[in-house]
Amino acid sequence: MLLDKSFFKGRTESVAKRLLGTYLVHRAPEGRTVGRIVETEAYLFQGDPACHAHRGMTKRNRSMFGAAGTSYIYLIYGMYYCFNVVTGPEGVGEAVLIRALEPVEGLELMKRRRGTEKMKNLCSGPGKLVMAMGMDAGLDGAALDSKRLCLLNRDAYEPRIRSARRPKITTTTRIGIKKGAELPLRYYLSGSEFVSKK
DNA sequence: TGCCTGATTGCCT
DNA sequence: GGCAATCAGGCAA
Repeated sequence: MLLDKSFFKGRTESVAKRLLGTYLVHRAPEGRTVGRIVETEAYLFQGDPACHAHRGMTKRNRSMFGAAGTSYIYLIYGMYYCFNVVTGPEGVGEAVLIRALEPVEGLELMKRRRGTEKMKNLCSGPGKLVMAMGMDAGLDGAALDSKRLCLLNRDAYEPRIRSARRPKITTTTRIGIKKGAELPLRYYLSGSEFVSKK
């Protein structure tokens, strides 16, 4: 089942936790890849100096101010891309960074794109997962409910009985930032082998 | 205009 | 553990 627009409403911290266990699907000419989201970070408009929207809208972060449920993809360190799910009302720059996926479908394609055979090294980081999924800057601002790129709820791959259960979530501080580093806005599925860092 | 930094990764010692 | 790759944005001059 495609995630409903209402899924992305509410506090960004809540959406970040709610996204854990859902499935990201990307269809490229070479094939389809699917990953289960196991790690996220929230970036807030107010009181969060690490947030790209903190100093207002620029050409780069423009899509962060778009409608909830669209993508924000940007270039980091001149060579990697990070994928975010936009949250909050339109005009308010908040988003959830997707930091790690558990590979589910298209594993051979992911291995080829990443140049490794190691399952745990395919999507265990924000730059890695974008590479493994074959995503790029062309998807910046795209709605997350298209044939090309979408999010599915847990029923898509897990028995209803399992998905009814709330997953156990660990909360920590965010990774790789200096400003706002003390805020507890990183979330991951407790015990997952596929997170970027424990 | 020029310099510094960064929501990263992988290679090197 | 250190650090280079590589570029857009922020900020000082």
